Formats: sequence, structure tokens, C-alpha cells
Amino acid sequence: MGEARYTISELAREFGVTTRTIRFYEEKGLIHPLRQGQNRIYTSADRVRIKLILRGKRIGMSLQECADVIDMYDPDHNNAEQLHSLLGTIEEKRKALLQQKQDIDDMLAGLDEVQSLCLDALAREQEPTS
Amino acid sequence: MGEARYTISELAREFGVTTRTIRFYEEKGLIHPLRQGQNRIYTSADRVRIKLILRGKRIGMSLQECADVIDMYDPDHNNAEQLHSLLGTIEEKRKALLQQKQDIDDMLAGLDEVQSLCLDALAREQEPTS
DNA sequence: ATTTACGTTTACGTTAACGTAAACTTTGTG
DNA sequence: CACAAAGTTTACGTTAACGTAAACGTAAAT
Repeated sequence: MGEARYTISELAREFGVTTRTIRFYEEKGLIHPLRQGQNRIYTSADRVRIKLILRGKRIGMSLQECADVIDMYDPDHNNAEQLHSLLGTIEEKRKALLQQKQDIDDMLAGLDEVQSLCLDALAREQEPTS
Repeated sequence: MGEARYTISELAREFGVTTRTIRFYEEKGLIHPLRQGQNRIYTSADRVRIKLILRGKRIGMSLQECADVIDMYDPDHNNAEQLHSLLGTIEEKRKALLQQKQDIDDMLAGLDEVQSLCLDALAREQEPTS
């Protein structure tokens, strides 16, 4: 396992984003690729961070929120103060996520209803057995 | 039930948004309040639509996507062609929502892990029983 | 030697979703 | 009647998250 390395276009292709996007995430401080001369060279850690960013985006998080969540995984919190603060942050985030799940379930239920109505309408249009 | 009516500031207060936001949604064609002279007057249908918009936003949908979803509930689709198209749209949206639920569950699992690590670290800091 | 492919930096452009401010009307209220 | 509260329109400002283009370096392939 020689620590996998990736070029920017490799990652861009894998994740279906542009290289501009990946550079933008770096510009915003979300990733910190190495350099080989002038060229950026990405480690598997960078790759994971990009995956986390895109996951966050899929559920509507801003890049800043993504950064906040990713930072939780980092060993930047040494003293008890910071640990307690982090625990609070985690609780807040958990509540928000649970609310989101509820919202999604509600919307799914709505889709089910609409779908039923559609199917009924189609059935009636097909066989006017009156 | 005399069809409840609301002023713009009533709804703004209820939903915790500004009146500007509500007017903006109208500008974008998501709601169509009545007029009493020059003033806007909102029905309970408008109120429901606002609620749906805000729910959509909570799960990261754009206003356009919110509009699309809300339109599904409307009786605007008469022929079989449109009904089939709508069924397709519903399926797509359902898939996206299920993916979002998966993403949320993954993130919740991550939070659980981080929380455990925090608690462990705090425990060790409290009682160095070695 | 010159395309071709990939990389770089710098910088201006764009869209969405409002915020903010100005200038004005209408409607009670002391 | 003055004035405060809530409404209106019009319009410019702002932030996030990139898109797009220019101008350039480097290295492999023809």
C-alpha cells in the first residue's frame, strides 16, 4: 500500500466534477493537496474529504457546513473545553439531520399519494367500464 | 370555516421569514396571493405552499425544485402523456430522496463515532486510574 | 519541432436567494 | 391633524459556488 496518489483530473472524473471545483475546495481550505513541482498531487485522505464534501452537498449543506463536519473528524480538540463544545455541536447536527429525515419521509409520503392519484386517473382513462 | 385569510406579516412571523422572502416567492411564481386593493391577502392554500417550500429548502432543494414538486400536487395534468411523464418524475425524485436518506444515515453514523471518541477522551482525562 | 494533453494562475462573469434602502400609500389612534 | 404601523413598488447590493476564458508551463507523442 504505497499510499495512493491521484491527479486532479483523475479525481474530477471519478466524482463527476470539474477540476475547477476541486481547486475551489482547496481555495476554501477544505483540502490541502501536496505539490509535485507546480502540480497538485492528492492523497487518499484528500480523496475521502472530497467524498465527504460531495455527500454533504447532496443533503443541502453549504461548503462551510461541510468543512465544520469534516473538522469534527480531525484531532484538533485537545482540552476538555473543546471536547464539550464538540459534543454540543454534534447534538445540534444530529437534530438537524433527524429533522431532515422527517422532511424527506413527509415528502416521500406525498409522492406516494400523487402517484396513486396518477395511476387511478390512468386506469379510469383506459377502461371507462361504466 | 370561512376560508382563513392571512396578511403577509402574519405568515412571515409564523414561519420565521421576512416579508421580502414571501414576496420573492410570489415573484418567482411559487405562490399567488389574492389582492385586497393593493394589499396581498393569503389563503390557507398559499400558507400550505409556503410550508412546502420551506420544507423543501430544509432538505436542500432549490426554489425551482420546490416549485416542481408542488406542481405535482396540482391538477394540471389531464392527458395520459402528462400522467406518464409525471410518474417518471416521481420515480426520479423518490430515488434522489432515498439517496439523501442514505447520506444522512451515513453522516449520523459518523457523528456517533466521533461522539464516542469524545466521550472516551473525556473519561480518560477525568480519571487517570493507571 | 510542433501538436496534444494536462497542468498552472489570475481574473472576470453568472445564478440563486434573498437583504437593504428609498420613496410612497393607506389605515387606525391619540 | 399628526404620526405611527403595516402595506406597497422599484432598484441596487451581497454571498455562495462555481463557470469560463486568457495566458502560460511541461511533457509525451508524432
